[in-house]
Amino acid sequence: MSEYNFSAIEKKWQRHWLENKTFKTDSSAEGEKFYCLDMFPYPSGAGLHVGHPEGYTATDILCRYKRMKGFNVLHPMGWDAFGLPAEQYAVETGTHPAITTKKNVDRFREQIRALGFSYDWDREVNTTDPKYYRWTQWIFEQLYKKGLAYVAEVPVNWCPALGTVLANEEVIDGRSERGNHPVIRRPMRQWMLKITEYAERLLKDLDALDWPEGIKEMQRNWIGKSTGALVDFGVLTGGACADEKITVYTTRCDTLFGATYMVLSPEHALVAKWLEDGTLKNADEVKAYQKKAASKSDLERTELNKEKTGVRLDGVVGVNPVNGDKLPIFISDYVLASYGTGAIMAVPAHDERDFDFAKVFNLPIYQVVAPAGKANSEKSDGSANAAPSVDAGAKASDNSELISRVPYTGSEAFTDIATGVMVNSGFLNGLSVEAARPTMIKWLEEKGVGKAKTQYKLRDWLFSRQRYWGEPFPVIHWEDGTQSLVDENDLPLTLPELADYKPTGTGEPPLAKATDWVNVVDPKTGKKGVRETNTMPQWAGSCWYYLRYIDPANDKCFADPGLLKKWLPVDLYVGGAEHAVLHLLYARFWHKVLFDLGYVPTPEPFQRLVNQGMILVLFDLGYVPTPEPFQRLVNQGMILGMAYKTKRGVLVPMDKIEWREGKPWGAEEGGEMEELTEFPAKMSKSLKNVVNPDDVIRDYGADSLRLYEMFMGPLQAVKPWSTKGVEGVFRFLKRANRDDQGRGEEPCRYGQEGWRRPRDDELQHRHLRDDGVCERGGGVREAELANQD
RNA sequence: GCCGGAGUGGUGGAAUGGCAGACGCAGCGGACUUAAAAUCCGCGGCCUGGUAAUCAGGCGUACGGGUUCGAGUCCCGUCUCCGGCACCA
Repeated sequence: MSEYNFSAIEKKWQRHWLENKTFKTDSSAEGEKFYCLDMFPYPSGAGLHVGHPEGYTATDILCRYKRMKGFNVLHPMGWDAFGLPAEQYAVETGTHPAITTKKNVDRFREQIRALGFSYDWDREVNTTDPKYYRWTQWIFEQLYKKGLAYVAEVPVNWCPALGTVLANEEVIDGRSERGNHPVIRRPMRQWMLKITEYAERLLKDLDALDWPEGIKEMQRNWIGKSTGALVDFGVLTGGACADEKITVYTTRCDTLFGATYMVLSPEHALVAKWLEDGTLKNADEVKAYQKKAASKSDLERTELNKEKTGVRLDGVVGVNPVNGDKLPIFISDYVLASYGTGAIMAVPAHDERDFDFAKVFNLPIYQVVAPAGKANSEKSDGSANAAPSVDAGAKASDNSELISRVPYTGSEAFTDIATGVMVNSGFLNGLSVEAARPTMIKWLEEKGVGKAKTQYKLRDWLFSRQRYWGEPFPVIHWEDGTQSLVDENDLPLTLPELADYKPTGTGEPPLAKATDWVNVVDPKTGKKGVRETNTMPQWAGSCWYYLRYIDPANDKCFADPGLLKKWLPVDLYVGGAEHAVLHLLYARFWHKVLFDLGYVPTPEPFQRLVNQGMILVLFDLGYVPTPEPFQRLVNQGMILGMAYKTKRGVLVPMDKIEWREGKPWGAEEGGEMEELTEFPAKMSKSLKNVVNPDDVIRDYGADSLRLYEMFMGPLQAVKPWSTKGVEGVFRFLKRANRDDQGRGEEPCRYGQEGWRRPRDDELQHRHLRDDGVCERGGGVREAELANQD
């Protein structure tokens, strides 16, 4: 019988590969090295979904191809197994996260093996294994010793529902990325990593990487470099010159002559000082505003975007260093404490935000930049422009006739820096915006009231979590106020067993309950101390796992330097674009630190990166009562799969649909049959419409699944899942298999008895198949094309 | 608003500047079958004319221009969609 018994074929070979370690990588083997990395999965309780095998299949095909071409291929797999879901599950069910994690890992391993990938299973890593996180802790100690890890009392994103703080990157529109819970700002004691110290290199080194332009651009935006100037403004309190000055950061120092007021962030240190020493006459009003701003979540702050709010500081006045103008000072939450100096000069004529604020508070708006060609005609005094020069500017008081305060009458701020020409700005008049900036900076530096300054949006990385299921910090706080690291030889510092790992709700980590573990006594001096009870975030383990694959069993160091030299950098890294700024930026940061310390031979970890897209799916399971989100999906053009609903918008599961003349018919529960409307749906757990690879493998085999995944379209694109498409591929494999089996006859090779010339239709199929093997598989081919020199 | 990517049949998608629509799905016609399923063969951008079928002509890669012997592909402009960022001074 020539039936395509995929199950027997696949099981046979998978067992063979496993038993013979067919895909074991020998680092000393001949051949040019090729390190091909998949983003390792978080082993969730839901098991693998059809999105996982997509990237894995693409890399797997490439790896097999490379092996056949004689490359020595490193192709490993592992588990990113610390993290919130296992712990949430533990809290809900009382099952220890270690047990849940082991169960999930076992299931994931089994599922991935059933797909027949050519991983070297001897290199499997697990971030929750003490033998692994020993080195995560060790790397943290190197960061600490290099001065890149510190504790700070900082306003953090506190999520009451999760009972932990989150990194800025994990908060989206004021809600937690995981679970979509509200997040508020609250000052807390936290571990921070000085990623800002690497901002410039993280930015610059992007240029040489072979990554999708979009990802690189996202990282550039996240790092957010800007060049501008710090400018010192004088301060008058009660009409007298005060000791203080206000330093502002601006990228538009060319518009300094147009400043009409100043704004401090509500958290600015000077505001607190003035409140304390009684300088402010409207202290109650100011305090009330500070309180309001502090209690606002980020979401509320952004929602209030449209309407600017603020309070004038009564009793203090700023002094513009270029023209001596006295400027009112406000506090407003549109100025962020955490960026620049937390203070700005406001030039409402040439900045949209300042313009909006000035309109609300009825402040003057003066023009200092005009569209090209209009610079002369719009001068209010009609006098010709004197030739501007720095010398003239140096005597600002002498050329005051060139500094006129001309009200700006436009309906919105004029911000065109490409064509703008300076007006009403003394020594800058007639210059382009571009030319005015260095001129102004030079003037500021000569006067000692300012200097050029580069700023980054990137903040230090908030590295601690108030949770149980993560790497403990190898740090002890002693009773005398000192702090020390756990000796490297005593690592790993293992997680204590805990009966109760619920969040405390107060922000104190669950580890504080493990009193035996927390309290330590120095055996030499008898000094008492307590262990750090925060744990590391999930990103820690994934920051360096690609290094451990290279030498996974080493217990002397995280990986042998010689082997690192042989295998780094990763030649191809495939994974979801959702990690564009989180994992990929953090991993690059750690890698650069290790590079600086001489532990890794390359400044960048991942030379080539390909992002797989998302897989959309037919809505074919479950019942969701609200159709609105789906309708929006339609409007957004994500029409790639079909789901079915009645006229009232009630969804009808696929198995309840009757097909009448090619049209879908169904009924609401207890309702009448009617023709249904089809519309698309995105695959998600909450919709209960996730396609399970196990089912696909059971019905069609791993080869069908893999071939279909490659056949759906470009790896990078968002694609629809279609079970019909799998069937098409399955038939194709059946035909191919039957051809090889001699179409219902026993396999028979050329020259053997019984051989006959294949009929034309058989040849056609065979050619078709070979053509398919060579030509198709969009993602692989793209990866491969990118790979051919 | 800013940045990045993409628009090709009913549908998922192919095409170093050189026959647009490979291959799959859905569809239609046929073979096999008592029948159905499965399987196999064939057809298939749109319009017009003709037709059992073959065929002939025209229009076609979001829209408007351009470069070229030749454009889905390159250039300029417009629109739409997707993704990311967004009070960052």
